Amino acid sequence: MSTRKVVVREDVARYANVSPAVVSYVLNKGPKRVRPETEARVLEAIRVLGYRPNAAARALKLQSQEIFGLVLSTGGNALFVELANAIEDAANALGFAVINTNSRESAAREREHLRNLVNRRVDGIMLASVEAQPDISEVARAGVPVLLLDNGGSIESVPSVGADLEAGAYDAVRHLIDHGHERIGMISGPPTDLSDGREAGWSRALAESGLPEGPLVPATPKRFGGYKAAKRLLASGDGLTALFTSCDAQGVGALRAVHEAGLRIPDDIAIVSFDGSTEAEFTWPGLSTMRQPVEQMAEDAVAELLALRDGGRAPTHRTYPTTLQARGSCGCVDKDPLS
Amino acid sequence: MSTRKVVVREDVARYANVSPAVVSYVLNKGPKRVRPETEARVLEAIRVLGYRPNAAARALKLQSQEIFGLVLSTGGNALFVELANAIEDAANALGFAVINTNSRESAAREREHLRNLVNRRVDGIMLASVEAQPDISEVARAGVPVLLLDNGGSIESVPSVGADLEAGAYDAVRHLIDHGHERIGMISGPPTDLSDGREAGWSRALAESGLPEGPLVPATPKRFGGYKAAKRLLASGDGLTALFTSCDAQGVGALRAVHEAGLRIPDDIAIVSFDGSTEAEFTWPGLSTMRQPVEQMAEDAVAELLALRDGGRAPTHRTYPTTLQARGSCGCVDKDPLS
DNA sequence: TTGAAAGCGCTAACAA
DNA sequence: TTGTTAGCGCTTTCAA
Repeated sequence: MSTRKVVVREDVARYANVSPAVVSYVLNKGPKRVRPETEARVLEAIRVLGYRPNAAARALKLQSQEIFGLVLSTGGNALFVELANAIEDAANALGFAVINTNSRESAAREREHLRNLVNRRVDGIMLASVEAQPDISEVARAGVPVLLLDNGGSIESVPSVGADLEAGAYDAVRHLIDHGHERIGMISGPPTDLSDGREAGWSRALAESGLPEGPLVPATPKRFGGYKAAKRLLASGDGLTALFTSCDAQGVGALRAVHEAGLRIPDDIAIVSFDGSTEAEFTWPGLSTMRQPVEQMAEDAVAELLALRDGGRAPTHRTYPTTLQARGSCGCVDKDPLS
Repeated sequence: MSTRKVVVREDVARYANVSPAVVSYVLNKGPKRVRPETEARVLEAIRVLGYRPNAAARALKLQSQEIFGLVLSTGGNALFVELANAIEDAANALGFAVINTNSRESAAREREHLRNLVNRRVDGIMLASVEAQPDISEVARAGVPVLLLDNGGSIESVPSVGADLEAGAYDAVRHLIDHGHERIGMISGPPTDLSDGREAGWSRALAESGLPEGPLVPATPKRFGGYKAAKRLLASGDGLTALFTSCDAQGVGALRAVHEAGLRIPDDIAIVSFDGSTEAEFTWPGLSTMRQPVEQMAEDAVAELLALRDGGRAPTHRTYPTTLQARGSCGCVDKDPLS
């Protein structure tokens, strides 16, 4: 039964009594026009025979797989999950598929994935790198467009799409200050991430209000990272009353740590995090967070990659404002989840 | 600069002073042996020229893209995220890439994704369907192997990989009974999911202990679904003291609903859910859950698909036991998160 | 051990 | 409007 021959374009042509070229013209709506009757015959043949054009052949001819590669640094991160979903949708809408890969914090794995995707001649790669200054020279040499995700334009010549980290962090910390907090700690990204604007924003908000810089603890952008960091912060007995975390995953971990310590949120410790993922909506209390416009970022990323592939247009760095999603963890009213 | 010609096999052959065939022999380690000196020359040429074999050409020739397709029904589900990650790893280990797609509860979208993947001639499709009885006739007709994920072998002729839902649910509910609960409600999957063993397991555990069937509320397998369902359950004032939810996402939603109602967990309402995703580890209190062996399932799924493609071996239905991950939400000791 | 060459199935330039 | 055909870059059979 597996010997049943697969239908190819020529079978359709024969059945419809036309040349193979005409089948292509119909399928691709060009580049030549086809008489309506002929087209109908071809379509009928395609239907009857159950013909499906072979994507590999098409890819070989067109030098385009109509596939994007996505390389994410971290597995359990809710924002990345949502970003990945949004990217899939945006790509699918344009007829592109997305190959997902996950580096799980390993630079070696990241390189491996990049190599693989380049070999597959994907039409573009979106990279949320493990490193602050990812080495994409090989990818660039192969002529595959790359776009950096969630990275403040760390490489001039490489386009990027990311939230305005500095401004977002500033707004988050200001909000905590407005709630009356004076001793605000921060759980930041991994130490490699030197250029992270979130630290700068936190720091600026504090300085502007004449407040001392609270303790700063770097951690992996995962629930467990936030959990451990918060535990350490709480144990240090620093008189901390509020915490800003660099992502929702860390925020969730911090929430847990505070609960475990028997402290009340937001009364004893208030928390604001960064990302605006759905996960933050269902914690207890709801996790206040700076929402990144994920869908917009995904759409723009896909469009940018396409533009880069087609015309040699200059790479752009896009920065998106975040908006405060105030919930219970900062001391605002905890509205019910809506989604 | 984008006119720089891409290096193809023939360039390598010319540089190494061999025929293109030899380059292939070296690259594929066969089917012919190559003299070591020649091989060294070829390898050197590949290195110098930065040659990368074109995957599309290879796919066309071999009739294999070395890509699997993954079609997931729901976006925000933590288990699916972990399953997807595990599948990527298992596939990558074999040199395969994975194209991820998400149906977001829509059967139409699911069909669309299946069509696309078939057109791309992927080597196999893993499907967590929106429907209880997915229509995969088209995919089967095209000769693309399919495997059902998280679905109790609903179609005889299609291989599947999934947890033992009935036994898992039974164990979960028994555990609640052992904690002394007598009125145990359930939040189940969507109503389409008639064959779901979790309901049966819940029901059997109750019956065996001579307990009445508590209320049963169907919901989407998402946080919001669990949230709404739990709210309804709580509002019904049914004397409920415990809740079993069909997935962690629902469990997280239920947790939130109970907190909002001002009830204590586990004292007023105890909860056990199903999946064992990392998300359940960081809630407050920790969400007790039946852990599915995701990595094992992923590995087996990939292996099965490969076996199906290569030899015409009979499809197998694999069922995996779940293990209770006891935490605070059921009334057990809430150990600290470890991961 | 190496090489020549026949396709894999498709797109699109060119011819009719 | 339709047909003919030359590749796209690779694998592998068959011949040397």
